Amino acid sequence: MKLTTKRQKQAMETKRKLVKAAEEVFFEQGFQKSTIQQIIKVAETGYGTAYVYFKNKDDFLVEIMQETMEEFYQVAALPFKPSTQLEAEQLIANQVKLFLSLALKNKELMKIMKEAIGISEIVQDKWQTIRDRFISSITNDILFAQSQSLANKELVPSIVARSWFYTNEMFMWELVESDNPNLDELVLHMTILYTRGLYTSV
Amino acid sequence: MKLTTKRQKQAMETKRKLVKAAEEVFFEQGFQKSTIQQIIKVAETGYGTAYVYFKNKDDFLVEIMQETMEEFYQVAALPFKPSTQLEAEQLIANQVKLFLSLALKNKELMKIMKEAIGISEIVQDKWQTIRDRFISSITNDILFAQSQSLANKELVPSIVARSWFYTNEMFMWELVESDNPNLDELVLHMTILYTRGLYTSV
DNA sequence: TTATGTCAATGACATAATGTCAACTAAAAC
DNA sequence: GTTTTAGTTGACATTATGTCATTGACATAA
Repeated sequence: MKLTTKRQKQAMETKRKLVKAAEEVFFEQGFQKSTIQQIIKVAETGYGTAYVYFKNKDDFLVEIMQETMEEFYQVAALPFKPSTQLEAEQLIANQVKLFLSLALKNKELMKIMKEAIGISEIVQDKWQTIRDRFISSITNDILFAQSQSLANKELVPSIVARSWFYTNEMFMWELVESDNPNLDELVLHMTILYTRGLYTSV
Repeated sequence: MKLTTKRQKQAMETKRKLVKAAEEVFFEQGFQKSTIQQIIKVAETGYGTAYVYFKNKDDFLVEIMQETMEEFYQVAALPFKPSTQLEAEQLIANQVKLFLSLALKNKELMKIMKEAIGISEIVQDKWQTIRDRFISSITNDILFAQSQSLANKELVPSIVARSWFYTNEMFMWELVESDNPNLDELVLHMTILYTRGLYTSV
């Protein structure tokens, strides 16, 4: 039961053309400067057509973000069951690297997202959802580490989780703007700081 | 030699009225939704007058930001010469608290700034300047702590400094949106995490 | 095969905001 | 008292958005 009549096929094709065009225009000009006019010109459709498939400019970006968001969710959901401090550090380093690598893989999109987060309510909400997923997952990891007496039990997990994610997020934004990032050095520093702190004796 | 003729006085007064009006409108509606039309209506001036004193909407905000930025610079420039680890932690906790308190004191403005950073190039640059000042100051603090063998010498100061400031910044943005922030709990957690890490034995 | 209904596609239009500028007015200079 | 200057002004050109009545190609049923 494929519900793809010729009509629906054409409609899907039109939408696809619009998404691709939006991507092109956004990546070329940035989110703010892009206009619906430019998008429909590249997509070779009429002006009103854009509004048939998308509520507004934000809506285009949300569509474009969708699949990359899924990938982020997967990284957030990574298992974390270390039995030693060393193992914990390795798992953490691994997850950071995956997170940052994923962002770097989608460099162009991340740049646009960063810009759009400040402009569009919807995009901001979408990013907040990603944040929440990571923070909730990290909170659980900390609770586990505390239960195993690996982590300092006096610290409130949700605060620590936010702190840790915020560091990740900010370095991530820094990376996507950077030209030749030294990923490994960064991952190492973040992990050491997070687990052992700056003032711990060497 | 006061160069305040009646004319110049009136001009200054007009500009002052516009700034105050912009503040009112921004705080009421947010940056994005505010228009020049609304500002000049509150200020009771003509439309063109706004453009005599300000290049555009961003320019209004930059003017409003100015004095608060000075306050941030002062916090960034705070001296840091601890001789023990305990003293270092106290100085750090103190500076964090000052930073966060300053932001909370200017809650409304910070909210507007957060919004505008994503929208306006100029405002973004202004905030980056504040960032750079803090990061450079923190870098020096870390270098000092390392020279005194208080801090782990294997870590690259500029990376640590960025990590530390980013944590501060993100919690700050969180705080200005929060209703009843538990500042002391936050400061304590941040300081412990920064200096001793999560996995350090209790 | 033809007639009828439906829906994707369209662009003109109403609306709203921006930044510019020639004209105006009141103060300063002469 | 007249001229010059500087601050003020709103109309205008421009640019973008989102809506909607209209169109015509395709689906459906007789």
